[in-house]
Amino acid sequence: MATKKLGTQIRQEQIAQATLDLIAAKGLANVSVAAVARRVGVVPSALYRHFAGKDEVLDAAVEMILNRLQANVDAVVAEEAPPLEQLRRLLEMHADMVCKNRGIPLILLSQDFYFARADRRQRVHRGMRAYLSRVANLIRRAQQLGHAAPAVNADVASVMFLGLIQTPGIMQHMSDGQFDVRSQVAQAWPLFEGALRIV
Amino acid sequence: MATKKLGTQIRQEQIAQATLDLIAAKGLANVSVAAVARRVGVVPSALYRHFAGKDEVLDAAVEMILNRLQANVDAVVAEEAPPLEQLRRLLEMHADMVCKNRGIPLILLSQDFYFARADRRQRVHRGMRAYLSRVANLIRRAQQLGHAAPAVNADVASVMFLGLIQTPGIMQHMSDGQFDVRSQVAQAWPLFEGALRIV
DNA sequence: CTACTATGTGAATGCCCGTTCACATGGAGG
DNA sequence: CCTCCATGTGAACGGGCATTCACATAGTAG
Repeated sequence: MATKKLGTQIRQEQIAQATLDLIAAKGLANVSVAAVARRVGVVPSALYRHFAGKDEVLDAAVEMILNRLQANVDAVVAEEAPPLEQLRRLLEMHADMVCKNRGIPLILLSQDFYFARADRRQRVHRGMRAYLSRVANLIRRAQQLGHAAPAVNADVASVMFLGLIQTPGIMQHMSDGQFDVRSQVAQAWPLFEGALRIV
Repeated sequence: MATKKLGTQIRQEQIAQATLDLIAAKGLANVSVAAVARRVGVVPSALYRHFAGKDEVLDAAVEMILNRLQANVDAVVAEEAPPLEQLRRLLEMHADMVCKNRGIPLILLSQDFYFARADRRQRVHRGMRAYLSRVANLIRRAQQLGHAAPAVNADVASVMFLGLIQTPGIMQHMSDGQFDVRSQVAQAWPLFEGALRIV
């Protein structure tokens, strides 16, 4: 009725953000086109002026998350610090992200999301592999500097590193916010650092 | 038509297992009552002879998983071995479970599953906490025997331990089975053991 | 053999959802 | 002020889903 008319680009961003918010609040499976439209302040059919369908809306939301993750990793790597310190910062930043926007682990781990279309899974998989690869490189640099044992397999350690934040993120959701992600991560880091020093 | 009649208890087990299989194959959101019934070899409405509704079917599938996890811990604890060796065995068994039935991480991590009903989330949360608690106890015993550093927080380490298997499970699914869970876990264990020895 | 109960069947129901379409309207450019 | 196109609207459709129900049948106890 009294709805303002806005350009497609603005609407697309609004819709993607509304989708993210709804996923965080209700879970991916409980997000309907109607709910997204309502949150944007528009009628359901209006969404189809800006997206071909629901799939494209979800893709846009995922892309938004991946971009933010990428930006965060870039920021950490740009800092001037020893590699292990950069890793610690990375862990810290991810813990903050998980605490602030719970929708992020929700959609990235929501496996149902990937069954519908394989290319979507591959897209996220490539994103994770890129992330793991950069972590592994940081570990290798630490090894070159003598901060980590050469015997450690950097790729294996990088997956382990990811587990440092992923599992607490899951615990947080399961406990309905009771689990203290930041505390867990802060205490787990020295253990991980110790693991890298084994001979 | 030519369907044999079986007792409710047998059917309930069949239905729960079929649900697990389907979740592994198609994802939780894509599992319908009709699909479960078809896999059991029965007509959809027949399910309602043995379960009140779809929710109860899903609950039964989750219960089956939680029971298996507990059984794993029971089996490992029953063995005569040092606590750290028991932990290693537990990790190995868990990895086997994840490899054999990919539906396990899928349903446990499928967050949408929990949004519908809070009691369901609490049930799984209690199950995970029980699991983590027993892991932490094994770590404490290792500390008493001098196999692990007393400074290590056993609860923090137990979450870390869970991450050793959880993240590889996710990677396995994302990579469509490419990721080698057993290899990752086998190589990550010595690192984790090293982490427990830090001072 | 009979009768009863638990189990299985197929059709029907109602709901929610994604999507489409004919129509309305706002707002920018002439 | 007028025109036109992008954007917004409301109603409708079609499909899939969980669930129900009247009826059929297998196994079993007496």
